[in-house]
Amino acid sequence: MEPEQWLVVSKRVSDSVVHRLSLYLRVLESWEADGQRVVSSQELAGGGGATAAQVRKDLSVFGSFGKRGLGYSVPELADRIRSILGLEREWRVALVGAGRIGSALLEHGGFGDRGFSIVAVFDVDPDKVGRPWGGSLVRDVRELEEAIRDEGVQIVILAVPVEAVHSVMDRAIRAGARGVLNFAPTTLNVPEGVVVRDVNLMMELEALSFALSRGPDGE
Amino acid sequence: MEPEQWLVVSKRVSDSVVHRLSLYLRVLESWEADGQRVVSSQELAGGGGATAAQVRKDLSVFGSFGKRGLGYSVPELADRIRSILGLEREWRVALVGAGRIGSALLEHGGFGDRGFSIVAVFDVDPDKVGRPWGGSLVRDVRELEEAIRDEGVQIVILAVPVEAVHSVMDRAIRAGARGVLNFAPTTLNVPEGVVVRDVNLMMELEALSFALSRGPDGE
DNA sequence: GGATGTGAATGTCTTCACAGCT
DNA sequence: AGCTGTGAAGACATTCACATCC
Repeated sequence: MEPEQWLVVSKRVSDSVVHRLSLYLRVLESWEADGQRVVSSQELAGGGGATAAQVRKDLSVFGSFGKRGLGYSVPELADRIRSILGLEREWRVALVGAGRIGSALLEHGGFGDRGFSIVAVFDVDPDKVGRPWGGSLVRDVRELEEAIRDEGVQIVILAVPVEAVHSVMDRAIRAGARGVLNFAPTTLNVPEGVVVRDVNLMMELEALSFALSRGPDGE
Repeated sequence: MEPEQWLVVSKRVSDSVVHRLSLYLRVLESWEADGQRVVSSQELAGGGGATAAQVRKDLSVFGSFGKRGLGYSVPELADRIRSILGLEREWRVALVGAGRIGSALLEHGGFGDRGFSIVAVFDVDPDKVGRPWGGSLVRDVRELEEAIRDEGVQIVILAVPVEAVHSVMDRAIRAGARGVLNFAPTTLNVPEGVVVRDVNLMMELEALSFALSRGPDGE
């Protein structure tokens, strides 16, 4: 037999798979809290909107975590998914724009639990600068680069007006940020190696509008 | 030639297509404001993150709106897309949970412009009930069914704690709502004919975490 | 027996490439 | 010539079904 070689081609993982992993994790954590020890792909699928086969295929991308005939260990699988999603490390996050979106994030809560630490908050408004905000103080956005570097920020949340968002993002990236959560209703162009996720509430409402327009009595 | 019959099978339209239509509309509106009269699929594609062929395929699902050799009329195409998305009518929206998420929505603004009127706001907190909120008064959530019926609400925005969300939604649906924008981190089960969109910020951050973990220096 | 893990089949979405108008 | 509209090809994602192991 010949010696083999592996070139780990780390196959591309689709957004859908990642999205569902998050869902599975949420289900697992609620079952974990209920003291459930074991779960089947069938049961996992019920929680989110997936099928049993899909659960198994999704997980098989990353390895085989179950026992045939038995199912998956709840705590073990939860750990595995957390590890896959990169939730075992701390992510250092900066929020730019200390308006209501930022407050809503805080209210939503559960950030620290998942390893996302908001280590800096910025605003342009002199009235807001210097005020306390979730354990730290609001900084002037002019200090953005410096603070991102000093605090080792990897992810920036952009909750600024659409006119400002691109320049703020560019500055954040130059200072070292590699992940962007964008709330402004515009498409951002980013260099290689930077990841953007958009949250656009108007587009969600438009999707509802579309679906309702063609519904039973719509058309 | 024989007489023909059509059975309009209104083919299923994928979420991706609807999502991109929203993007195209956004691009078109900015070009419209700039006084641009005509646009090519190539140019439209540039604005969002699509290809020219994709733009054409997306539009072809609904008809053919361009002129060969020329391109698309900016105002006409914008109108067509607005019509496809159902944005020419008024949508009556209720917000349940007068917390910071709701305020963030207001701040985000531009609701009325797109035909979404927030006609009722609810909360459980007696301190909030009765207070002014964006032009109306916060109502007690116990009045939910009555108000949804009276106001002809079609869409509810659920910004309530995860424990409460399912029962609130069920009540809203029984009272006649058919679209749901859910901010609670849980998967909702809805009857036939009701449409749900989930907004889950933690899952967006998890997607960033995943992508960054396998990036250039990650793995 | 029971549930996983996975090739194969099916279904859906995207890209290609070119005929057909302007 | 230029750009749309669209079948056909290709890439990708989901579902099926069954061998495999506990």
